[in-house]
Amino acid sequence: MPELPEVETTRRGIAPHLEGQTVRSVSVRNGRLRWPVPEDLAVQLEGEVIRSVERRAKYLFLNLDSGSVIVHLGMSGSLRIITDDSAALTHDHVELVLHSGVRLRYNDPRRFGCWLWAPNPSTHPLIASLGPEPLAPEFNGAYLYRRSRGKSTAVKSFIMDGHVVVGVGNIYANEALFKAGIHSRRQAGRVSLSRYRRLVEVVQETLTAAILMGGTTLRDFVNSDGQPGYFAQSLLVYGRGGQPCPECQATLREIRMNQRTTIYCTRCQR
DNA sequence: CTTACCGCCTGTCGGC
DNA sequence: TGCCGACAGGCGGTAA
Repeated sequence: MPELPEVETTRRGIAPHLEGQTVRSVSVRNGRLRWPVPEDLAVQLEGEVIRSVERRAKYLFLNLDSGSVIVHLGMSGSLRIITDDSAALTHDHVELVLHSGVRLRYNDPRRFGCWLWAPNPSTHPLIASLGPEPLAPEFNGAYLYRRSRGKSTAVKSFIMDGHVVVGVGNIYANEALFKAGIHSRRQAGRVSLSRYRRLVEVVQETLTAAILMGGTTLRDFVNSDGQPGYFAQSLLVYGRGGQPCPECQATLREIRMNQRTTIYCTRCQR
């Protein structure tokens, strides 16, 4: 389940192999992703130079002169750099071949991801209305406080809403709310400014630490036959329902909220 | 407008 | 051992 740190680590891993390179060919082995891969993707890309690889939220942009490829890894997607003649694996759905001989392979068993083409990605409907980046200065306590006034939805759903802030998936939402001592079911509009300040702090700490950890596994992006970008992370509460709280030893509760597994400590989180 | 739920997918796991 | 249903989840789409 690539969260934002995994996507950023992927970007850092693949960018040096792609930037400045000309696309020789594109092959789509299975175009039935979340949305169909555009029929003319190969036509758009062939002969063009990849100028840069950017990330916005959990989307990656391969920027060319005439537009950008928008890639999302969905639930189970991964990108890897191929420098030898190794054969494609099951679920290797899309492949870019560069003039340098290097290949970029996209593998996605569940096909929740996407490969789209946009002349200008920042105005694409998927991108245009996204909230701020979680590590950007405009994501701060005052911002969350202002955006949440009058909201009756649970604070956990609120911070997982990509129109509020991007990159906070289910795992990090659980972890951050635990660290901030905020009950996941509390109404977003009933969280104080100071507690939102604390929440932003722990979200940023957690994401930054995860990105730093990812940096040590960049070599895995070349000729890896495993799943690159998935890091052992020390999770305090996620996946630990029924176990003792790491802070107070009370039993961690596990519930479903908006179809998502939610874990919290009834004593530490209010 | 806001909020909650659906469904796209396949690999994994528990129960029988 | 093998089958089968439940579950996992990002996130756009849609219903209420």
